[in-house]
Amino acid sequence: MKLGQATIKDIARELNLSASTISRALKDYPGISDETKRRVKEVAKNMNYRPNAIALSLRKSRSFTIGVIIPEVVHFFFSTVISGIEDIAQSRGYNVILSQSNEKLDREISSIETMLSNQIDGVLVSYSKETESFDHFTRVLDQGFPIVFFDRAPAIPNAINVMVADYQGAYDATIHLISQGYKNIVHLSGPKALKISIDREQGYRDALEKNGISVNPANIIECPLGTLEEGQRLVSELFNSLPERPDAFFSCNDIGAVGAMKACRDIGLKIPLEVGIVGFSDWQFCAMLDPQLSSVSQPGFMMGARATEILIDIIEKKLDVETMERNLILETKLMERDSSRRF
Amino acid sequence: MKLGQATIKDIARELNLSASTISRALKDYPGISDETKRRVKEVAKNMNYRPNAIALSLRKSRSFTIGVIIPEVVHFFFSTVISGIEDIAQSRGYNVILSQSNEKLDREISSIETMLSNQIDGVLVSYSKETESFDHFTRVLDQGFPIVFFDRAPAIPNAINVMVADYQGAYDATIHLISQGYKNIVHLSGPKALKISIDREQGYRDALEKNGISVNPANIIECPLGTLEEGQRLVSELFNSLPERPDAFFSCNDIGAVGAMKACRDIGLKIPLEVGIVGFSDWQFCAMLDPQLSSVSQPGFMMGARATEILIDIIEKKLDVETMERNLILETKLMERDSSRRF
DNA sequence: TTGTATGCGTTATCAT
DNA sequence: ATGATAACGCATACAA
Repeated sequence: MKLGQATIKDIARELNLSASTISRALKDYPGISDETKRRVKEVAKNMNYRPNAIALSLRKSRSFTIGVIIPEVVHFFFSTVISGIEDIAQSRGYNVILSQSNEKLDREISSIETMLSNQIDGVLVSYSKETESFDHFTRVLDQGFPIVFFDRAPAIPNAINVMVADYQGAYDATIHLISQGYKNIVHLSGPKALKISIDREQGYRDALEKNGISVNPANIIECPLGTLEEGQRLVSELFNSLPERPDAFFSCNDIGAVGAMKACRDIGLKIPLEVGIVGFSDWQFCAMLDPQLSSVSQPGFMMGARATEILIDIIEKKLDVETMERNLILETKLMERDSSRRF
Repeated sequence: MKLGQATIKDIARELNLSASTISRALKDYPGISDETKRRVKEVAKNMNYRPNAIALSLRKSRSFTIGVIIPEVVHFFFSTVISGIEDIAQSRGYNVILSQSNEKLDREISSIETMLSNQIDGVLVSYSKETESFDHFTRVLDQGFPIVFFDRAPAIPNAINVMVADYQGAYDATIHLISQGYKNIVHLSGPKALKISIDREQGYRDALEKNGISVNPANIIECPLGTLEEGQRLVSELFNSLPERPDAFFSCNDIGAVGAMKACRDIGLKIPLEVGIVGFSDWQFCAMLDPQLSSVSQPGFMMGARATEILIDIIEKKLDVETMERNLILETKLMERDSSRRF
């Protein structure tokens, strides 16, 4: 019993053949006698031979591994995306190497460095909230290294992005609130550093204006943290400060919506009768709340899957980076539930 | 501008030195003149040199990569574990390669095969619900390959497991319900194939018996799916069929607890006044529900972190597999919230 | 202080 | 039909 894995050489020694013959026999190359193939495969099996992917990578300068850099794993939406990534990668014979930035720029940078060191074939990135300069990405992009961004699209010309229709989703949500007769709709917005926050806010604005409602700046509340407590606190403060009491909230995320829900309940407002609430992302728990929370559903799995398909197609040159469509926008779907349905 | 990455040879050529000198200079070996070191590092930087981790792996037969095989990524508890894994791995200089089995045995088997091919240094496993034979694990364990199991501990002698105190958590939850004066406590149990289900059920049983309450087999309802709908349906049926109406539910997972909550509400029962409910896992949404759901909190991040530390310690021979403690059990914590607090 | 040779596991190329 | 050799990028034992 030798320690470590059996190699081609071990098989060669066992059968008094050369390593090249073993290699060829194992891959059913023509010009190897059937008898030899049979014997080689038999011995390989007995020795529990397993090809060394590292050696292969070195030789081919290809690792069949893609990297994923993501802000957080413990996040319903992102974990869904990862699932989609992993699914496609696995079915196309690629490994997935995962790194979370925890929303930190320096971890993002060191992650991409390690991954490049590890000769990954391409990388999927959703950058951190701290990231404002994209040099660490352009540098590697300029070397012709494949990167596909998802969810958060950077300000890089020619970057390849897979996003959800944040604008449209926010627009739909706001229109829905208007159509339910809510008059004074507040938007809980996200960190301004993220394009998704800006797009969602714009969808909200346009929906109001399209309906002849002028946008009141005091009705847009930025929630940089995105926590429940923050949402609850900000909405409570709003109730005390705003002259005209809001009768609806469109939050850029579900957690904030729950915060708003609690704040409303704290002062005895009935949902959806007196206040309407809509979130964004359609996290699992939306349907568990009472009343069930309306939310804009984002196709996370699909996003991961499509981004991965695109990345691998680029790696395998089935897609031409020069001529391809560089922005893929996936549709959202408004899940109308009890928290915003009066009729 | 050459395509591909600069290598040690490129630097050597540039400086008219040998590759070995470059290698040594970059690693600050003694016996290289400071001047040479300086020049080498300068050129390395200019050429954007990045060591090829694949070549290193091949040479050292070590990849500094650990594999993670997990049933599902889109799962609050598991995603928390992954986060802990990733955190420690990153801080100790290891990559994480991720594969989800989707609770399928064949994917689990093929995942471990690919990972071994990729020369990972060790693997963290939470096996699938389908897995009943553990041959695919014992085979590699017997070769001396490091595996640490987490959450779901297999029936393998000498396996190294990191688990939560399922028995104790369930026991605590049940005692809590009893102490709140609930008399007829039903247990929604999990798939019998998982040890965690059995342990939780046993905790429930023992808590009752310790308090002189005999266990009514009709009060233990198996929920193999673990979905909200399943929980809701089974509890509704229970209300119609059981002679004596249950006044409390201890569910082996939070989703089932929400199902029970809905079923109670459907027939107008007040929580916690008329019915008490406790879940297991303390998912994020527990605190968002109304009433807030009591639940047994599992230290997911800690589990991932500890399992990874143990694995890496084994890999780096800081722990001796022969003599080490093979079972690490992490404590749970009962989060008492409104759904079960009458006093 | 630096260079040469060798090998990690595999395969493509060029023999035989 | 099979074998010998070189190469992928790097580190190290041994030479000089």
